[in-house]
Amino acid sequence: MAATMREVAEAAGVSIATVSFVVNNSKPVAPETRRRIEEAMVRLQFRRNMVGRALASRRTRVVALVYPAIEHKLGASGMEFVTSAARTASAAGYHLVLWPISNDAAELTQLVGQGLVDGVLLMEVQLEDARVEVLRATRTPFALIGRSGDLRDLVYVDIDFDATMQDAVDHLRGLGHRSMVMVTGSQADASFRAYGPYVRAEAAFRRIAAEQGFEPVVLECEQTTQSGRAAAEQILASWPGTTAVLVFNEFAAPGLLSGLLRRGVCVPQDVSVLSVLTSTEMSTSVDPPLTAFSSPGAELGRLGVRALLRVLEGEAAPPPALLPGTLVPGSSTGPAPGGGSARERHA
Amino acid sequence: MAATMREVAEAAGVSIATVSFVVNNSKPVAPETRRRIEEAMVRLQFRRNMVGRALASRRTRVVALVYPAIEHKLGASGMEFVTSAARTASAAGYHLVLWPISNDAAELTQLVGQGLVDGVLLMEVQLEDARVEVLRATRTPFALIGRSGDLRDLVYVDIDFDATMQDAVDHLRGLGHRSMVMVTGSQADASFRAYGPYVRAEAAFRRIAAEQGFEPVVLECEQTTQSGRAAAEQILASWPGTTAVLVFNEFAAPGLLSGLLRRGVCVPQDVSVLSVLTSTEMSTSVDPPLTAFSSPGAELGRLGVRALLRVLEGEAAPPPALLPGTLVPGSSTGPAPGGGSARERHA
DNA sequence: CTGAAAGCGCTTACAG
DNA sequence: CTGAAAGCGCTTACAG
Repeated sequence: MAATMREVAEAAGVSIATVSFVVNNSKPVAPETRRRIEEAMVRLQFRRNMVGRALASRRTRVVALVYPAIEHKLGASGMEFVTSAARTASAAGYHLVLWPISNDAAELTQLVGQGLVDGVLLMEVQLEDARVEVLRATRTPFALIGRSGDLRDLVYVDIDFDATMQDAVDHLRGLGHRSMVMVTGSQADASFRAYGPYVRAEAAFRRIAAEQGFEPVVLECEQTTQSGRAAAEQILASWPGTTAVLVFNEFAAPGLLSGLLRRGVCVPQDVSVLSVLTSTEMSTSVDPPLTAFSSPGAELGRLGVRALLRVLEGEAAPPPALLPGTLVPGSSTGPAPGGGSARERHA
Repeated sequence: MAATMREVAEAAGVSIATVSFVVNNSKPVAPETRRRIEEAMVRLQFRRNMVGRALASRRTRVVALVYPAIEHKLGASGMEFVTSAARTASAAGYHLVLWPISNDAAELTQLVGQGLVDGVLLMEVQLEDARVEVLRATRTPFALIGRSGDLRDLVYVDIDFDATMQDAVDHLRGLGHRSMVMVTGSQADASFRAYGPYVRAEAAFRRIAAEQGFEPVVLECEQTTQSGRAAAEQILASWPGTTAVLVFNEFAAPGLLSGLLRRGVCVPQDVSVLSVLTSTEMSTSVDPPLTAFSSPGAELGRLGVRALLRVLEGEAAPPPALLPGTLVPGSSTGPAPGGGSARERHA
């Protein structure tokens, strides 16, 4: 169906090298010659074959998105992330393949060995990650979404947990809440042990609490509605004076909210709930809609691919990008009860 | 790094053809020769290069998943679907690339012209779909997730809307509800006009209503919480006797529920809400958790890829598969008010 | 500015 | 059972 370069060359009465030069615009070609070639390309419906090009140039222009197959919930914004990554690749003339694989090194080794991809975008990085070692050992160019423990020579983009947590705490402090409880994800699960986001968000919270002089209470909880509800119970039982809860656990947040409401606690009149790094779908599906800092999913996908492509093109590795979440107003946060707001801020 | 076939051949003292025969197990090879070759492959860490293979065999073993970039919400189960598709492809030795593209023909034409993929899995098919025409014209093997209007010679898998709606209605009838209101997605949006799922689900509902002798009330509503809430208002205002609502609109369902609750309507005591083709994340995030028929996302991805691969392998096109949703019990449905349940069923 | 030629890493008739 | 050779569709020094 589609014509080859050879056919175009014959039709235009030139060598295939010259056709290649105009297709890639890689060498000067006489105007008249170029015209003949372009005419032939259009007439014969020439489309450059990526496989031939890949073999000859040793660059496939395909990159892989590697993530854990047992998707512990990429969150509701998973598709948004992935789509944004694919479109960014596409705009640069690349393709994105999906490699949802186990966390161990064997499968990744096998896949990169096939020579299909020029580079890898690695997600859900653990602090010690066998996959990073595979990529290093095989000299596969790669970039990370997230960060491992050892950042030497790593190209990555990640969420700015410090900034996001700071913004979140500030939001609640601004409403007059003097202290707050943080609900985070469970690290009991082996695959979440030392899961970067939880570790970093909690560390940020503790640091900020120390700076602002309140006692940091941190509650771990699984990523389910049920666990969120249990967390609500525990907060009411163990820290009855709580006026604000900061949740970094998208799938527990709805349960936390309904757990409070079921106990007759009014949100936000009695207790404010602020959800951090949550999809808009989740925030708006509950009642009252959650005030939240939305996850910069699409932006991470875009920047992650961009960073990887820059490595592939041999340009200077881009500096690590850290993106904060963006406040999406809802109805689950409000002034601290007791009119403490104004007093607190001027104290 | 990775050895080539030529290097293996030299190390084993054979021709590269023979190496190819053992790698592909495509021709008989003497045991002793095979042993030498296998030893050399292991020693030199041979990994067959997919690009060379693709060029020579004219099969890339890459397939594309094509879906609308303006993702009108593949739903919360989007990642699950996509991951399942990628893993199914992987298990068969294929790779899955993501092509989130506009709905028009130009971009798809350009992409298939690159010769990167052996076939295409097409999603969100419209009743008249320019993309199907592109695939036909370019003789690109393809399979559909969903169905276009004209099914001649089409390989597809889809949700079984008839069976799912029947199950849903039966569930509510079994609880004593004599009639019900259906809330569906908005078809006002141009890109959703004649959107297969809405058309088919509504048709099934009307047919069943006629069979069972109740008046089918159908309400269109946008895919947002807000619209769901408005739908609740409208139901209470226009059809105050309603005891059961059947929602086929994942992102409106939470709003419908909270809209009822806000009006003091108890769910399920006063009104039952049954959500059809919804992700579990959504169903469980609201309070009360929704009784729902879950979307067979992962299964669709698996069967869709399988169907496409069968076409690629030149096997008989598999018969169209239609999958129903599965009932996931929640707390949003219950007996019809007025103790009608038992009476109704024996009447 | 253009072309002849080698080569990217494989597969596959064809011959023996 | 094995090998020599052509070829898949391109790119890229090299020469002129």
